[in-house]
Amino acid sequence: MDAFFASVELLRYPQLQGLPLVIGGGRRRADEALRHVPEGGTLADIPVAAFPRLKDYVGRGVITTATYPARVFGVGSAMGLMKAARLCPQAILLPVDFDEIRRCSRHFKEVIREIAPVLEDRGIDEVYIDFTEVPGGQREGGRVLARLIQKTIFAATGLTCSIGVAPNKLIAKMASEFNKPNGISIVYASDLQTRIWPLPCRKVNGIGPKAGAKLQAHGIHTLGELAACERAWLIQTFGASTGAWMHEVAWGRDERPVLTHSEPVSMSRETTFERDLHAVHDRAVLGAIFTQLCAQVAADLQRKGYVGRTIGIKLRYDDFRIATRDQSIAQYTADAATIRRAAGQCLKRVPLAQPLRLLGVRVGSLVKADSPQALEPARAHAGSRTGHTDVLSGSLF
DNA sequence: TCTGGGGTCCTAGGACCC
DNA sequence: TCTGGGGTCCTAGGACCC
Repeated sequence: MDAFFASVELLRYPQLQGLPLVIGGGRRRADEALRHVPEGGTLADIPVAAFPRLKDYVGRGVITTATYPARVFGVGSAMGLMKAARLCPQAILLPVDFDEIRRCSRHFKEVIREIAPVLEDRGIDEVYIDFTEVPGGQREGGRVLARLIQKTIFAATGLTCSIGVAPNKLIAKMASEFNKPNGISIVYASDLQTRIWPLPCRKVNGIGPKAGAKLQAHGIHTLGELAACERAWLIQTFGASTGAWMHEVAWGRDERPVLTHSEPVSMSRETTFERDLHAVHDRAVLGAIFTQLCAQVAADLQRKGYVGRTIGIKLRYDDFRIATRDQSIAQYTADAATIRRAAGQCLKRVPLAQPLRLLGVRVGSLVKADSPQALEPARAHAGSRTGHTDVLSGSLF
């Protein structure tokens, strides 16, 4: 989906079309002005001047989506809002409306499934579709079906998307970015050398900042240069698994099927505090947040019908270092108090002398709540705990 | 006054079991 | 006066993605 979060807001506020618009932010949402709907009017009648501006934002949020008129100023996804405010203070800032986003996400996926049922969910705004068995799916290399999907989604939701059609998921993902927004791109296996090899290695889904930098350091910038590397050298340099995989993707090879179903592995809740908190000085407020996170995860599990038995915590310190601890318990659970107790044990095993920026709670090893395993006691690991125990932590939580 | 939240997968060492 | 080998589970950290 094209600039999904921003596009969803533009449906409600068409008066913002063409203006720099940024979606993002944390708890402190400067959206009070949006109550200024004129007498007898709608959301579309709110004057542009009433909308909150980036320069008025106070907090630690990041940008989720920026529209093109905002990107011109150099602001983009994942940028801190404070930095973005210096680049484009007059940009309009709207918070993420998760309920509305989820509704639109379900809607566009349903529209696609009615046309092409073999669909893999890749998050809120992205899917893989297998055209192979869809009637007409091969016409013009898939362009006819892609156009039909685009038009049907737009008619149903008013939203645009970009589609890449290719022999496999690896190439299709790259192709989908060739012609944004509202574009279609068809890439054949025979186009590998002309259309894929000139691309930077970072365009591959799975080659991130670290692998990209390491490739660069070896003078490998494009996929063509990667394809020219000896498989044995790649394995020697990046390890057996990653090295072999890099060789495959550089040659455009990918056999992964489109998966229509998957089970969740873990569920978590985490929060970044408005200011850094200290385990001793801010003990009460930290404890309340901790309890609330456990309650939220428990509610998520119960709502979705899952139980888990690996309970974990995550801390982010003021210097951005991350620490995690987890513990597997004997009984599967979705109970807030049980989660809280196990997570509290985890907290006693992690250093707490340094100010904290973030706290998270996670439940893993999930099974369906109504499955036979959910009732059976599993083996809880009772091995020796040689981990670090901070002198401060014992009585805190 | 930089840097969210919710995920998946991989690696690697140690415990433990047969 | 020597100490195997294979398999699974548990835990911590890290890379990466949307």
